[in-house]
Amino acid sequence: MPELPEVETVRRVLSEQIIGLKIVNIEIRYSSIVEDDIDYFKNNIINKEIINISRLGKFLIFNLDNGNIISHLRMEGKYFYVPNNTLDNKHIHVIFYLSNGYMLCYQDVRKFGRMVYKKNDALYTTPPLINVGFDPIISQNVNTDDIYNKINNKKIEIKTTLLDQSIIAGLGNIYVDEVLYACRINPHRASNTITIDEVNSIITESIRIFKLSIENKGTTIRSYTSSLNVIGNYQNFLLVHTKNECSHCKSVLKRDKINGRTTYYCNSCQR
DNA sequence: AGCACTGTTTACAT
DNA sequence: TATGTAAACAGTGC
Repeated sequence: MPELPEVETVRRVLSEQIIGLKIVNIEIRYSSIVEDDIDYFKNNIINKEIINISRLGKFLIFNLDNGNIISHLRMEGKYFYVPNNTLDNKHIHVIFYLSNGYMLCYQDVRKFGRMVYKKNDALYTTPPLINVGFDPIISQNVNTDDIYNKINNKKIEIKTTLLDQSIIAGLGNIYVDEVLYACRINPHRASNTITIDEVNSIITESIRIFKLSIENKGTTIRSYTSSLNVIGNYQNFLLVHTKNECSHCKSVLKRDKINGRTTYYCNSCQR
């Protein structure tokens, strides 16, 4: 489901709800969600306090008092914070019971989401986080040359390259379309034809669009409610994705498959 | 009924 | 190594 702004929205809402609480028990109903040995996962987490919730790219990170849970929601993962025994359905696969009588339920219709436990010293120095590239919201200084070199090294279409989380982190199918539209770059362009000025533009627009979307609590389309029942509002700001007409030149937008993903763009404005 | 589609990532084949 | 395809899974819509 979520891209960077949606994960950030989840992080912010959950931060208000569960920081300071202790995890007193864990129920794992579908073990493939957890990448660790189940006992290892449980033993390292039970009786630990949630001291902070952070994020890198599309990864949500629960910082415990002695380690971390890294959680990726993939397509449909959602968290619900509710009193014990007030919510249940067949798509809830992991339940964290908290010290105040509430539970944090992980619901995932398609079961694509994953969680893994990492000790502090391994958090950013091992997969998956070691492979996460520039986060447009978190990173303070941009190494534009590095990003340019990584993009310029590839011959595949620029949209596919921007979905590669090891270069710029957080872009998914919706926001890639929005960023490329804002930059007037055709998503079919070969990555090695993208200029340094265009890379600068991609970075600038990613930051601007992500910030604006986060202010609006992300995008809610198709998945009735977003995570946590928070309804995002950024779908009202989308300029190309799901649209029929170019807001700039009024021509009919193209809708192609790129890398298997539906891609919206304007063939006259985006070169 | 059957197929296409879905805000993601990765294992595998070439 | 780089790139393209299929698979992980379940639901919705035509």
